[in-house]
Amino acid sequence: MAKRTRATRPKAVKISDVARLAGVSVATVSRTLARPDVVIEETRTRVLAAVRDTGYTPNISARNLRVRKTMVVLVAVPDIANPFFAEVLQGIDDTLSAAGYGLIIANLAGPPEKEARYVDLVCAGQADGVLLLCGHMMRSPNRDLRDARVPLVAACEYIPHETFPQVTIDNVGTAREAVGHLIQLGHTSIAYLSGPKSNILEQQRLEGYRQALREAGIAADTGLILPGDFTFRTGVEAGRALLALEPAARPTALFAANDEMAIGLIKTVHTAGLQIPDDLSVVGFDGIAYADYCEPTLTTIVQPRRSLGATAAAELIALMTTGTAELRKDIKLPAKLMLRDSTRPPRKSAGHSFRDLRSG
Amino acid sequence: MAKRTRATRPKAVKISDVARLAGVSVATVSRTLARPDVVIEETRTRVLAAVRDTGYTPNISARNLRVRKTMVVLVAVPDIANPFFAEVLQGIDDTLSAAGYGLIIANLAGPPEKEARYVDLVCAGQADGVLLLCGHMMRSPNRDLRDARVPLVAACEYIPHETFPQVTIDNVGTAREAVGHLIQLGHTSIAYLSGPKSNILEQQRLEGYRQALREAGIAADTGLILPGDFTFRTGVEAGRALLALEPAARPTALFAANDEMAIGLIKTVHTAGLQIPDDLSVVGFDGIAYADYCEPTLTTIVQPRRSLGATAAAELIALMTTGTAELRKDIKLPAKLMLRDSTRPPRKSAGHSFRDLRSG
DNA sequence: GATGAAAATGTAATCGATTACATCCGGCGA
DNA sequence: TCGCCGGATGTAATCGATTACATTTTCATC
Repeated sequence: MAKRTRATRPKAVKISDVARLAGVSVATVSRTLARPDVVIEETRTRVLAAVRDTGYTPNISARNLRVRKTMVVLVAVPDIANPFFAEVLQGIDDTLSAAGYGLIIANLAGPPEKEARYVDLVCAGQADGVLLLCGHMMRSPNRDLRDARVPLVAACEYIPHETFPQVTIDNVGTAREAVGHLIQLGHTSIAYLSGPKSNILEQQRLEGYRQALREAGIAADTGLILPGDFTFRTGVEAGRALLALEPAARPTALFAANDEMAIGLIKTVHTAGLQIPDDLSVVGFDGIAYADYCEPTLTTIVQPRRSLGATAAAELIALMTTGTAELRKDIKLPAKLMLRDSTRPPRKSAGHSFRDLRSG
Repeated sequence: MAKRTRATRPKAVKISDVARLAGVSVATVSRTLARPDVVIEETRTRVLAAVRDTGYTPNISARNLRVRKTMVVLVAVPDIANPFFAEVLQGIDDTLSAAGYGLIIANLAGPPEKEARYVDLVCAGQADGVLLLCGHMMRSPNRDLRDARVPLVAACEYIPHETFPQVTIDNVGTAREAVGHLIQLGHTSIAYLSGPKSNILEQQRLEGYRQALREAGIAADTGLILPGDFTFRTGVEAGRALLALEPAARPTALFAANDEMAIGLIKTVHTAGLQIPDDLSVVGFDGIAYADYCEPTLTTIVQPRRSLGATAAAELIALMTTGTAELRKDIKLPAKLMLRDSTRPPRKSAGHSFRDLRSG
C-alpha cells in the first residue's frame, strides 16, 4: 500500500539481513567489519560470506548519525576553472580520498549567496573539516565559518590573524628572487605587473619586488607599476600601456604577479613587434602549464601546486583525527625559479650586471 | 566521565532543544521548518524565534537516514586539471548547488582503485545520482555503477549502448564543419591530428573529417593522419613529424581533434619558421580559453561547456526528483565554429574555393 | 571437575530527524 | 445539545548502524 510520493530507492540490504543470514547478531556483523580481529575465525568467514552474498554495504547516513562524523571535507576554491587551483585540488584529492574522505568543492566563482550556503552547510555539521584556498574567512549573513567548530586549514593564500595551520610558499622571498634574477641579468628598469591590491598574494609579491630593488640600490619608480587583476585580459591591457610609452622610456624587464597576465602581456607586445626577450624580459609567477607552452616559454616561479594541496590535506586530516594536533601554524613550501626563454640580459648591457648604470 | 577516544564535536543544538524552548513538540518544529503553512501563525513565530535563538540547524545525517536521500551527486571527471572539464564543472555546480545538491567530484586521473572506491560509495547509497563526464561506465571489481540503482546522466563524451540521458554536441557534424571551413578556403591537402583511437570523441571527429573530405571529393590520404592523444606533448610531436616532411609534401591545413594538441603543434612549427596561417592553416576543437590567448589565436570549434554541464545537471535533477522522467535520451547542444587567426586560404590559391584544383 | 579470567557474542540504547497516526479543540448544522 | 468535521498539535515508530554493557562460552589451572 506504500504510495511513493517521491522517487524511493527500493530494497537496501541492511545489517540485520546479513546478521540473520549468517546466524549471528547485528553487533557481530558490525564488529566483523570494523575490527575483524575480535571475532573468531569461523564466525568471521560466515559473516563475510553473508556480506558477499547479500551485497551489503553499510548505510553511511546511519553510521554518520551514530558516530557523529561525515567523512567529507569542504574545499573552498576561488575559481575551479583556474588551472592553478585545479592542480592544487589534485593534491588535495589524492591525499584526502586515500584517507577515505570525500570532498565537496565549494566553487566561489559565482553569486555570493553560494558562499553563505556552504558556510551553513558546514555549520550544520555536513563536513568534518574545511580547506580554504580562497584567502578569506568564509561567512554567511549570520554565521562565520569558525562557528562550525570544525578544523580549518588554509593553503595557497595566507589569511592574516588566524590561528589555524596555513600552507603557503614564501611569496615575498620568491618574488624577490625572481626580480633578483632580472637584476643579475643586468636589468635596472624593471616594471611590475600587479594583481588586485586587496589580494594578499599581490601585497606579498609587490613587497618582494620592492625588496629586490632596494637591495640592488635601484630606486623604485611607481610609474613602472602597472595595474592588473590576475587575468589574461589585464595582461593584454598592460601590454598596450607598455607599447604606448616612448621606446626609450620603456622598461627592459617586467615581473608579473602571475603567469596568466604575463602571457597576455607577452602576446600583446609580441604581436606589436617587440622581441621577447630581446626587447623585454618577462618573469611570471605560478608555473601553470601554459607557461611552458607559450611562445617564448616563460621564465617563472613554479609553485609546488600538488604538494601545497597534499600538505594542507594531510594537516587537516591530522587535525580532524587527533583533535588539536601540534599546530604547525605556518608551513612554508619551497617554490623555485624556472629559467626559460623569456629572460635575457638587456640589449645595451654586456650581459654583466653593471648595477650602477642607472646612476647614469 | 565521557572519555573521548576520537575528537568529538561538542554540543549540537537539536530539534528537541528548540521544541522545549518554544514550548511545542518536535513534530511542530519539524513541520514549521518543512511546511510553514500548516502551523498556525502564532506557533510559527514562536518556533522560528527559538530556532534563531538556539542557532539550530538540522542534522543532515539524521534527515538523510530518515528520508533515504543524500542530496549529493557524484560527478566523474576524467581529469580535473583539464580546463575544458573545469568549465563544464562550473555549469554543473551552478545548477546543482542552486537546487540544494552538494557534489562530490570523482577525479579519475590517478590510480584506478579510486574509481572503484567511488563506485562502491555510490552503491552504498552515498549519492542520489551520478553525472558521467568520463566516457565509460564506472566499475569496481565486483560492481557496476548500474547496480547502484541511482539515476545516471552522461555528458560531453557519449557512452554507447546505454539508455540514460546523454548530453553532448554533434561531434561528427561539427568536425565536418571545421574541415569544411578549410575546404571552403581552398585547401585540398588537409591533415588530421587525432586523439587516442579508443576514445569515442576521437572516432566521431575522425568520421567528421572523413565525411567532409568525401563530400568535397577529396581522396583521404592516410599519410595525413597524425597520431596523438589529446595532450600538448603529442601536438609537439606531430609538429615535428610535419617538419620532417618534404616541404612540397606538407599539407596546407590541419584539423586537430582538440585545442591542446593544436596549440602544441602550432608552437612547434612556428618556432621552426613556418608561418601560421600562411604556410599552414590550423583548426582546433573545444574552444578552451588558451585558444584565444595563443599566437596566432586559434580557429576552433567552441563547445558550450557551461551549458553542457548545466543541461546535464538539470536532466539529472529531473530524474532524481520525478523518478523515471520523460527520458530525453540524446540531447545535442550546438557548438560553433569560431573563426580566428589560424586559418587562411593556401598560398597558391586565389582564396576562392576552386574545389577541382585537386583533379588537376 | 571446579573455578575464574578472558574471549566471543548478544541485547538494547542511542544518534536526530521525519511523519503516520492519535488526540484535542472549536465551530457549525440539525 | 449532540455529533461531526477539520485544523493544529502531540506521541511514538522509524530510518540503520555503533557500542556500552550483559551474558555466554572457552579454556588454562589447580
